Amino acid sequence: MLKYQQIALDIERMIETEQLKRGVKLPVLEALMKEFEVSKSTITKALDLLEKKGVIYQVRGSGIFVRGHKRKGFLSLISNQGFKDSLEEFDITSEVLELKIVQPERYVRDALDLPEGAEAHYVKRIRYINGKTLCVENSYYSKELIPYLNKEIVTGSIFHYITEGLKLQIGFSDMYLQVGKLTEEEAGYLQLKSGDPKLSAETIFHLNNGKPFDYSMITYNYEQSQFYVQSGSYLR
Amino acid sequence: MLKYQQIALDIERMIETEQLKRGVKLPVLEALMKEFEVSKSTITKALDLLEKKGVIYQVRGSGIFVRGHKRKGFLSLISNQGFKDSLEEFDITSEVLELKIVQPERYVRDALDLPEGAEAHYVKRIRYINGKTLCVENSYYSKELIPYLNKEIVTGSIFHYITEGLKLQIGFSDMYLQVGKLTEEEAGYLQLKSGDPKLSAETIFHLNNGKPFDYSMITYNYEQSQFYVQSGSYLR
DNA sequence: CAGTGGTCTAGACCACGAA
DNA sequence: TCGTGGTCTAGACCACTGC
Repeated sequence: MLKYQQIALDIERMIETEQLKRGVKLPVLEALMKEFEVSKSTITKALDLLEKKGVIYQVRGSGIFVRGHKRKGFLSLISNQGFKDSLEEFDITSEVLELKIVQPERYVRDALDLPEGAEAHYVKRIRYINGKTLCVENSYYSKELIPYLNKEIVTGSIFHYITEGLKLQIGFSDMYLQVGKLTEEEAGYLQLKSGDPKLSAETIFHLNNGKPFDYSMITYNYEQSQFYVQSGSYLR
Repeated sequence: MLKYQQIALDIERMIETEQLKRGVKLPVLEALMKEFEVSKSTITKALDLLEKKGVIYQVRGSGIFVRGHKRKGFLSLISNQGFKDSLEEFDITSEVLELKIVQPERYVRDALDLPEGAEAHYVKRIRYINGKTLCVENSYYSKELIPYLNKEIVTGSIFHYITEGLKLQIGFSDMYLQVGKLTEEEAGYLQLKSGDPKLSAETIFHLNNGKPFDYSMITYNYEQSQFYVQSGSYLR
């Protein structure tokens, strides 16, 4: 693990274990440099990482402060593939409805950069949060990048398998959100009524090297859909 | 303007004017260093900024590539207070329903870090996108940080006034999303039916120095609610 | 004006990808 | 193996905050 990542982790853990509240000032750069025995830029890089993650904010001429402050019961919309997942706060399980290899249609191939006739794993799952239906998920995984999937893997966390089992690193994602009314079929899966509100999320996940490996369409149960999104300035 | 910001801008403009598509490789670091006559870290910083913004992605040992690729017609959920606003793609106008100074309730004071009895501007607006109702917005602006607002300012872009008029810099925001059913009142404003789907967003905006200045509750018209969210890995 | 964070540099060395 | 991006350092200097 790189120095700046380790330092970021250490500082984050410190904030957590010491229960530091929003607005609490952290030690000054000089002190952190000495404590971790690294140069200024390394500390800065660690702090930038934490700022990007929404853990702290830095104010020039003043100090480094804890941002913290996520409301309980809200899921991070941006799957926090960071250090410890905030999903640990919840009990999430999956029921696999379908798992097969298909030759996906045009719009899926476009998303995954696949040629005509290429194969992909198709996965249909219902996901539960604390025992309640959270969403129905239709996913396609590029067979070229993810050669093998079975029911066991798919029942658990597919992303965990990809990062830990296959040692692939997830890079970035594009997500498209829409609100609408549930169809008869969706309502059935989610134990709601046809015409009830829904949140639809279409997401394309890419590996570290920019290759798209997963195209997912998720329909969320509106009763369980509470999300938060933290964002920072794009000026720095 | 700082060197790395200027370079980031230049590169972004280059990608745009040359219509570079997703996956196109940019010149290597060495070349960029020479072109802009700066050190490696400055180029790196500029590229990190663009990566964070979702414009490019970098692959170690391979190169720097254009990410681009936002679907048309989708609004950025994360108000892109970056360079040119993607809202320019749309025609957004506002109708002010109410503008007054109030002593906000507990939950608003908590969000804005205000003591009991402190004052805030209360603004209620309907916002239109390309002539259609986009959302109803209920906002509170801390009077301490934003001393003055009038109908003209509020009819236009309040954030533009804050950054350009008051020369304040916006730092970060926390947003909480929920899907639900429209109340009678909301449906009236949005020209929809009571019970129709809605997306509710509660957002707290902070200045550069960490002080919260705006608490907004927005109810979106589900027919116009198409959003995208780009995200990157929190590992670096 | 002292304290604190931010920018920028030059250069050494490391890690990953593709051929 | 070589090209390419990433990390890390030491240090000079800059810019903002708050007393």
